Amino acid sequence: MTSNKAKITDVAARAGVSIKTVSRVMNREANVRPATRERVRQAAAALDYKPNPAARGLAGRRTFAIGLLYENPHEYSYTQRTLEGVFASCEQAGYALLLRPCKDDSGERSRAQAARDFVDQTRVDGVILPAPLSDDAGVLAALRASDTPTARIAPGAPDDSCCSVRANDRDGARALTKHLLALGHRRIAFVAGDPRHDASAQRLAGYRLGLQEHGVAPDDALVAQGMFDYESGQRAGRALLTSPRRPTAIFASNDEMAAGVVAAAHEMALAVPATVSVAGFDDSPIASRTWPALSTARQPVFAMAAALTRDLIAQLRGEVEAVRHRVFDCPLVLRASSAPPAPTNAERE
Amino acid sequence: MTSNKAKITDVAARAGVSIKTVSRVMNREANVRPATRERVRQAAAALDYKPNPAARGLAGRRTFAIGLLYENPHEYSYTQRTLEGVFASCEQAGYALLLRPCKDDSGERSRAQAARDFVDQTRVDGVILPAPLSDDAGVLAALRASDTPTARIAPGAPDDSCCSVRANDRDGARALTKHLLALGHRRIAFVAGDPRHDASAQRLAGYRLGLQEHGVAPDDALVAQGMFDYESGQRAGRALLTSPRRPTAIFASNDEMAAGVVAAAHEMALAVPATVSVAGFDDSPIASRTWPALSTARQPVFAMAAALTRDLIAQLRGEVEAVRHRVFDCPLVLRASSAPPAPTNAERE
DNA sequence: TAAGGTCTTGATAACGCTGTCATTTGCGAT
DNA sequence: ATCGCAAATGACAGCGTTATCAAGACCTTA
Repeated sequence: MTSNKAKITDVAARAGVSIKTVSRVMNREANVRPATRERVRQAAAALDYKPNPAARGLAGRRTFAIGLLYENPHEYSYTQRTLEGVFASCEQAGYALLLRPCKDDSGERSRAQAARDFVDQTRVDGVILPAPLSDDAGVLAALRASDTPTARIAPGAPDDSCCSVRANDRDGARALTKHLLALGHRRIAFVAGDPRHDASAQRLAGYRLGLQEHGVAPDDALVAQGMFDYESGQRAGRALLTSPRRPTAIFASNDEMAAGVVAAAHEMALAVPATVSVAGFDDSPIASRTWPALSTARQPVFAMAAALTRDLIAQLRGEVEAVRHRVFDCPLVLRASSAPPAPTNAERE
Repeated sequence: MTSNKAKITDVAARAGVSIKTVSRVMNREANVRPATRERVRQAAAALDYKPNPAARGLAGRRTFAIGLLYENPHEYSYTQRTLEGVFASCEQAGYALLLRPCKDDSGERSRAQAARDFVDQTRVDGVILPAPLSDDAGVLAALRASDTPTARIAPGAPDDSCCSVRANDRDGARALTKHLLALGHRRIAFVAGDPRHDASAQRLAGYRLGLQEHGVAPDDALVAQGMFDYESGQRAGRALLTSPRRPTAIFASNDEMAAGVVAAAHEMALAVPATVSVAGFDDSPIASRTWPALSTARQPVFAMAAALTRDLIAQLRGEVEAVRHRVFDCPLVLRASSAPPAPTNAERE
């Protein structure tokens, strides 16, 4: 096993060129004769040369690292899948991935401080901001102040300072609502999510739009407020299911809350979907682990994160003209938790 | 907002000392007069000075970063909680956290290559290896070859080359088994986990020990093989629940599989816990999201990861005499999925 | 008071790479 | 052949720290 300590001078010597030429080859710069390039490549391979990132960073004033700053999520898989998407693009581009979890119980001031500390200490070349950090004014200001290119996941108000990506939450929610309507449901309740997430508003809008397009009058008594977590879903489920005019279907705006609704139904011995249909959103792992499994809309988290990271890196490399804002569709995934409503007494007679 | 570009020379000038003294203060070295130290501190604070990690790394031959190399897990929350524990200790010690997910479908050869690439490219000062990577011979060899201090989570055979941490899986499983025995169960099935994880063997051993200490004869027909994931748990559950002499309790060796067992019971319209009790292990989020919620043993993942990382950093700093091997207990968390068995026909008569 | 430490401090050379800019080379046109 | 221009290459100065080692400050002790 060769002691992997080869440095650029070794490669240069072996290839019979200057270190600058080796640098050019390693950085894929233009204006190197193909024959030279190949010779350098082989020398580097033979010596198992890997550029020292600290030296590169110091000389080139960048780190080839991008940072992911995130808040404690209500659902672990979301962060994890985001992280995998980000990593996939980082790996492909030769960037390292630095992590910075950030307590959600801290105030906006402290989140901004965390962002500032993170970029100051690590000097990452760019930062990825999942929701709800992607709409955190303090964090955005801190990153702008430190001149760190930023990319936002699911921001409420995309602007041309950062590229962004988001799911088409509104259309996904509309489609899911229409699915329930098509099954015959009319009293469809909705559990809204954490208002700090723009997706919450979008999904609610989609639900309302779906009802409206089907000519069903909205009923505010059927809209409960949740926080995207299981417990809030369970509470909302209990409330909705004990209300005088019980809904025949409950659309919770993410799967965690939908799982809570399912639990609430179980508590009250109401059969899902026979007595009440339930739907979620995201297609996170829990959607296929509840009993019955949840009908939901799939949010392509990995693909979104990977695309956004590609865009950010392209921007870092100066390969882009303008920032991109991508939107991803959320296809329905229909499982066992939704079915036609039970016939009403009137219908049975 | 000061342009945060202060460098060590600026601080030195402001404090009226040499850059070397500033360096000493920033690195908490000894032999600096308190008054000088304080003067430097204030100058640094006034200028909002943050050392450039690239320069530190280049000059000092270390990165102040530790890496977390992990395989795609069967359960997202485990990785996430590990990561939070690792980060907590990193933050406290001023280390950065670098991530490297590693496809589990790749062979051992490619995992070793991934480990090698990771340390070569990032030059992290140390690496944390969760199971099952902590027992991957190729990965361990690659890290040893590159002379990177390593810390292992739940290794099968801890040795004195790496510090390690693990849960007391055997005792946790034994306690859970005894809980089921105490409820009156005698036909208790077990769903084993991924054999690549040492924890699988430990938990199985704990189950057997619990039975033995209670004078219950082991029955291999009651032990099913799973892989720690939901689907394998569901399959094992179906098999066990359709067997001629159905168990009255099923102890799945992690919560994911236990959730699968619960789903299998639901499929077959067997009530949990009335007809069959179910228990899991880990106390991961899914344990409180199944219906009914799972009795389980809590694995203190965050604390384990945080402690291990502290140990690793202490080792990097040369503050330790010998590597530490910590063991954490797994206290029982009893929920609704376990209850006394239904009286048998014989008993009823 | 001087000798002999020990504790503090600083001057300067790395660390391994990239940026700048000058120089050399290659090659088609004359 | 020669010129001219673009492409290819190299020399060298940093980048902002830490390490080394020497020098200065200060304190004990005889």
